[in-house]
Amino acid sequence: MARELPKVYEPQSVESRIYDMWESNGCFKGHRDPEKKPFTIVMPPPNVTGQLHMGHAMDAALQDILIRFKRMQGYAALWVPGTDHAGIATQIKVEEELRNKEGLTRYDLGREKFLERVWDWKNKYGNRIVQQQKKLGASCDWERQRFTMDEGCSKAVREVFVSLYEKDLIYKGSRIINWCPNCVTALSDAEVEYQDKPGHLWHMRYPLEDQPGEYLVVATTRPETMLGDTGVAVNPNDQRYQHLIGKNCILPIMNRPIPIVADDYVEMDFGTGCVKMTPAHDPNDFEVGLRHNLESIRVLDDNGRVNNNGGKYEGMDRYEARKAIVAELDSLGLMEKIEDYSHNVGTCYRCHNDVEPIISAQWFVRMKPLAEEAMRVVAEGETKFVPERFSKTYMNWMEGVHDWCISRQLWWGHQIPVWYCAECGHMTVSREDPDCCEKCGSKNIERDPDVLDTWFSSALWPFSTLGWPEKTPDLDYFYPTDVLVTGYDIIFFWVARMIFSGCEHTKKPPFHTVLIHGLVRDAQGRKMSKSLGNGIDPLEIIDKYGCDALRFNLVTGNSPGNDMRFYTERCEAMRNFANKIWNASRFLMMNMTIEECKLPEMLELEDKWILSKLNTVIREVTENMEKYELGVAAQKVYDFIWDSYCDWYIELTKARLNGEDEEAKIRAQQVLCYVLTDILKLLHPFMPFITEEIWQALPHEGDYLMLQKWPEYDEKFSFTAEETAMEQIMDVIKAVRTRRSEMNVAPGRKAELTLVAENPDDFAKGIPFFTRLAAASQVTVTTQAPAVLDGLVSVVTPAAKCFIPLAELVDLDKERARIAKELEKAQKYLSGIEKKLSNAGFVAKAPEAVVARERANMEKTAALIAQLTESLKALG
RNA sequence: GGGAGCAUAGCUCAGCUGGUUAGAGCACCUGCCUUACAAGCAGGGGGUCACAGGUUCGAGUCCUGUUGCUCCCACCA
Repeated sequence: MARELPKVYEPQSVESRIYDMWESNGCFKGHRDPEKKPFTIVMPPPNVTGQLHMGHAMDAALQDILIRFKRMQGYAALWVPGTDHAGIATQIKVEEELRNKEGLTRYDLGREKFLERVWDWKNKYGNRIVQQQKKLGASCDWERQRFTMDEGCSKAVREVFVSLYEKDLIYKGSRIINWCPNCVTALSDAEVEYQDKPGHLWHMRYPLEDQPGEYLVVATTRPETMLGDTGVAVNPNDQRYQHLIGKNCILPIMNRPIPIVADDYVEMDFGTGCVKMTPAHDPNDFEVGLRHNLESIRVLDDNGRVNNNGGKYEGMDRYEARKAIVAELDSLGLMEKIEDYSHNVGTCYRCHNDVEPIISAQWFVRMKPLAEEAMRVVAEGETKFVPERFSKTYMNWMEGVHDWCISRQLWWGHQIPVWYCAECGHMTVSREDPDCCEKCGSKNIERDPDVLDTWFSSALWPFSTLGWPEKTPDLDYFYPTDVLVTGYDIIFFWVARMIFSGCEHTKKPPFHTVLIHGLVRDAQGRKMSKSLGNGIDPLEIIDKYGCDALRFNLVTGNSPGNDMRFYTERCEAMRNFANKIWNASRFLMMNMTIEECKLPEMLELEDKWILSKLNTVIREVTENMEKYELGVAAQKVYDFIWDSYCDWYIELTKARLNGEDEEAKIRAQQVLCYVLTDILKLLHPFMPFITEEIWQALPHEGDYLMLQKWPEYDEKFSFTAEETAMEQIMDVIKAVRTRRSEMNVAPGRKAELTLVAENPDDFAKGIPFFTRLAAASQVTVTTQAPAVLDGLVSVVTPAAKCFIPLAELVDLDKERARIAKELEKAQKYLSGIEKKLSNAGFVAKAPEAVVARERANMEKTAALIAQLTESLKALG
């Protein structure tokens, strides 16, 4: 006997209880099972700084849907959760707190003490995000929770660094890198965000050395870097400057001679055709400088201030220096003109300050050799992107990728495992902390103070979390993982790096599928952000509408890879859907006298109809899920539940449930219960909580819905003929309802229904339904139209014509117009079909089924037209 | 400069490999508290699927071009 559900659906009271039940009974655990195939997902680790946002919610929802689906399909499902130390982001937060609360900087505390603070922070907030993930219903194996700086991950990082170094795929070098003067660290190319900003193009005069009074004019967007100029470049083919090539000009303010060189890099028709060269502060100038042996003079320090190479400007901030230098040049009569000019400025992706290209000694990963294999696995389909178009994004990036700058001048992160010898200068690169220089044996060694880019450890996540570099049974069984789910915004940061890292270190791509989703935007289509204050907190939505509604909202109504707008109203709609299922279940439970949900031997027409529809939905939904079309799958489940099951099937069973026949009553319950059980299974990945709660209240075998077997298509439930027959009956019900509604018949006013059809047997089974759903007081099914039509209103469907004695409610003119309109529509449709069928090409080339369907439609429509014509005639 | 995406009902969006008279949610109109559900039921209005060509028996769906928006990548000072 079923337990009763509370009258009102309260997601809050259901959700935490259900989650605890699952967790305390080990439902989330990923076991190695030799009988099963593994299915593994590794979660994109959220930052420990983090507060859960909508993006996480979507990510988690998609992953959880997949993992629950696969678990039910009988895979050994494992979802490994964890958090990322998020180097810069976390360090900034902790420094901020330190400054605000204690007025201290990290230097005041010192490295060791500061790191203790960061660990405190991590312990405090790392757990918060886990709790929030749980509120989303994430069925991760929490016992396997990992952190990118835990022992295992650290070991993996060491191993990777050292082995790459040994293979000459990691090197240290002085290069132009992106430097954030605010975060005081180097950044990788991927960490620079370019923004179009309004600026100026300053045209500055550089006097020629040998020709007093003569000068050339250079155009620049960054006048302050002129302090470090070591040359001026012109295009070798530029006739205007031929005579100057090889000569010198005098750098104003600094008053030093700098050479005029010819280089193809310079475009003749931009600016003046003369470009000042600052090799230490511009990547292009750096390249030109290499070609022409120009000196590199760094004029900005790590904080973005002019250094001691900047003469009297030493100590001045870069933007103040800009103003001052422009003013000085102007006063010297050397500022030719200033134009407005909008250009792309690189900014730090964390703090959004302008990035400064500077020459600096940093560690790099040599990308070309690694990129090759990473491109091959995608090109050959060993790793697929869904949607497919993102593989192009990935390939384009990989093709043009530069070496990856991995060292960061931070304290929070994996410290680089390199020790410098003070005696001989040798670098000891080691898996274990050495106590002396491996070359000269000196104890006077000092470790590289820098740490690695956060993404260096994130890149190893799929295998470091499974035990690599050890050869663990887990690694053996669960690796390579299956699907990676993430937003398109971190394809370069993370996905690309995981792929080449997996290929290089495990010789296998880390997953076969990358499921890419878009961003969750606000209702106006803007990115949700803290600074705009337009973020919507998923936890608030959960509080109000429930996690099930939130999840359903996030996966329906958009297609993979596309951004979606978040509408609270849609959550409400989804909550209403949950409520609908709740009440449908409650209805069944109120009527339930049976102990188990087994199908009866004898099935009524409507039973076969719903079972056949269910069967189709099972097939389609499974197919959609397997193709990662989760939104489409969810929509189909939604439609089936609301339309087929609730609006039709439940209403159809009421005739039996309220009738006298006890056995019929039981059979109705059985089918209701059977179908509901399958519905709950189909819906479970999307709405895990409410489905589990209802399932627990129904008669069931096994302990948890989440561990039940996913329904499968079964040919024996394909009742095509019954589906058609039932739908003919439903057509009559709909037609009568529409007619009555149009005539404003009071709902309480029942009326006799005479139904005329060629095959009355087809409709005999519909009699109880006409009574109940089409407001018929009495039903006659016959082959003969009534002899006297006076006082009768006709209602027409392709298979039947009905008469209702409500003529006094009819406005004859309106009635004629209505029928005429309907007739016109039908005739238009019919002529369309006729045209198709008279087309020899169509009949010859279209699939048989399509032609057959058109033929059937033609007959149906012709019948309808006959009926309508007759009705029109009867009206005179 | 290169690459990608989007344009379908008043709004936000589905529509998978081309095949019923193009759908959903919200909004709107009408009538209903019908003992599962007013967080609901029944009925209804509303779209020449951006534009122009093409392929095809057949195009919202494929191809080409045009227009208008997005986004990503890229070293033009």
